[in-house]
Amino acid sequence: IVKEGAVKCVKSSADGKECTLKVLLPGDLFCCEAAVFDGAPHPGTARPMGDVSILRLNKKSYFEMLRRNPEAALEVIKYLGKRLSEAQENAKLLALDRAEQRMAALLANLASRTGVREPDGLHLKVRLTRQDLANMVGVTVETAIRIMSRFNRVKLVSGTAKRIVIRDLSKLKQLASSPS
Amino acid sequence: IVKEGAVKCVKSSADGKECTLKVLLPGDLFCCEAAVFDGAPHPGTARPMGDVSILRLNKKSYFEMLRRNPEAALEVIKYLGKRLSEAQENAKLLALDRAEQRMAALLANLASRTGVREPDGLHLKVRLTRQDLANMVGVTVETAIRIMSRFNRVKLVSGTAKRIVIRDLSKLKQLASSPS
DNA sequence: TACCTAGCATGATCTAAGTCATGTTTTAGC
DNA sequence: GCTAAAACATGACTTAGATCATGCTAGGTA
Repeated sequence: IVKEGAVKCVKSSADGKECTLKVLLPGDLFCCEAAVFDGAPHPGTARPMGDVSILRLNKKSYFEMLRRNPEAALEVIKYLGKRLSEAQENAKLLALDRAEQRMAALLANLASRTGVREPDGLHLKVRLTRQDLANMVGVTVETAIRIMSRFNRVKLVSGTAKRIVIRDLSKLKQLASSPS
Repeated sequence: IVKEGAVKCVKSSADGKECTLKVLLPGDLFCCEAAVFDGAPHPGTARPMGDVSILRLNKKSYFEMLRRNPEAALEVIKYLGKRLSEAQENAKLLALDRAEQRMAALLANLASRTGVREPDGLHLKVRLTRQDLANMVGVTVETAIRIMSRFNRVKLVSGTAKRIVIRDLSKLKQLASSPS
């Protein structure tokens, strides 16, 4: 379980490229699915983003706890269900939408999860380089940069890495779901 | 729960295009995640492929059963974990691999799940048109057709829709994971 | 302060896959 | 067996995004 900070779940392909599946924030269950792989290596990597503190629980006591505590098990089931449907939504975006829409959707999502309201817009409380964004929407750095430049030009978003500011969330959401 | 036949989970975007997230086979839990959405409409559609029979369980008794039966809850957790990691693998493929590799991976996967050994190769026991394949790998029908034509030419796969035959599974798997 | 590296930016090609168009082959219903 | 509709096939052209190349800018540190 993530306690403080943020962790990203990363997968990489044979030729070195990698993609980020999800950014886990405080409260998120960490690879709860890992427990499934009996001994087998986990098919992905978790990478801390800055300083992080986590709560650990070994597999045995995790299962033990779930067995003993049906309510907790139910919570985990609900959580996993939500995660699954997020993952599927993500796959749908990758399959059907174009880069710009995916980026808009990502930013909107991040804004709602980690955004802090400030005079000039929602500030994302995670450090995200263009490379990170690129990995999350499945494009190259260059395209991520280009898209962000466009968004910046039309005053949707501003700032880089450490200080990304969402300036027009509603327009961003609209862009994300427009047939274009 | 799917009892007989096959069901596909489909999502569609604003502009009418759709993608197939997963084909559920006998034994698969049907939208177990649906239960999470308290009243909200399920964000996808399940479409039967041919004749299907399913076992139903309403939400209340489903939860009741899980509460009463921690072992079952654990099984569901494991199942969901597996589904989640499949979905993530799928997203990775969409983000990083090209159409041909994704198609190879899909065919290999289908072969291992529904393939029946016969003299000329593994026969898929599901009817899958090129359009269906296209929806699963996130490409247009035309590209799916072109890829399948190539695969057919090099004797990896043959047949259409009703009778798709995997003729060289190992080469297919290799193709799926080659940096190319 | 000056340097140095990581991150950002932008232009010029190139290419995988999409789009459009048209024709052939299967499949299913009568 | 005949016909209509669905599925398959293939070519010509377009395009989103990748790739390559080069330069700028900001933040850390010596």
